Amino acid sequence: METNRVLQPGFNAQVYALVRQVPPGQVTTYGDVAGLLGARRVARHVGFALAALTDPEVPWHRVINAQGRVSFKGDPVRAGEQRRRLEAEGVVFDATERVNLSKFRWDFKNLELLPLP
DNA sequence: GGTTTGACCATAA
DNA sequence: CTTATGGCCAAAC
Repeated sequence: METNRVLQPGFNAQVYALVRQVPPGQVTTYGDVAGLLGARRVARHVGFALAALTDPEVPWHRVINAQGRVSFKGDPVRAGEQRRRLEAEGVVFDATERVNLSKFRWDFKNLELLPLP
């Protein structure tokens, strides 16, 4: 038996592809992206993939955690930038710095028409 | 090759 | 509300 690897090669490319499809003014969560890739457990690795991201085409700032909050741990500078960019796109932050996911969460089912690599 | 770490999540108290 | 705990998987040390 080969090792049961949940993450397949190209996982991070899939993450980028999905995140790239999130339109301005909408957000998604790590867990949702992970779930769409077949395994909700790998939510951490979605963040991991984005941490290694250098492609400016990928709107990494539209990915937040399941609590509707910006999730950066060691880099509050980028967290502030993330919030600034989201607000510039029309995403509204609560007084507690939370986003109403019920309202701004992007439904990936809308993009059946878009091809994945 | 075991231990630590990580842009997470859900649940419990 | 916050904090703690367990789970999960892979990469880095």
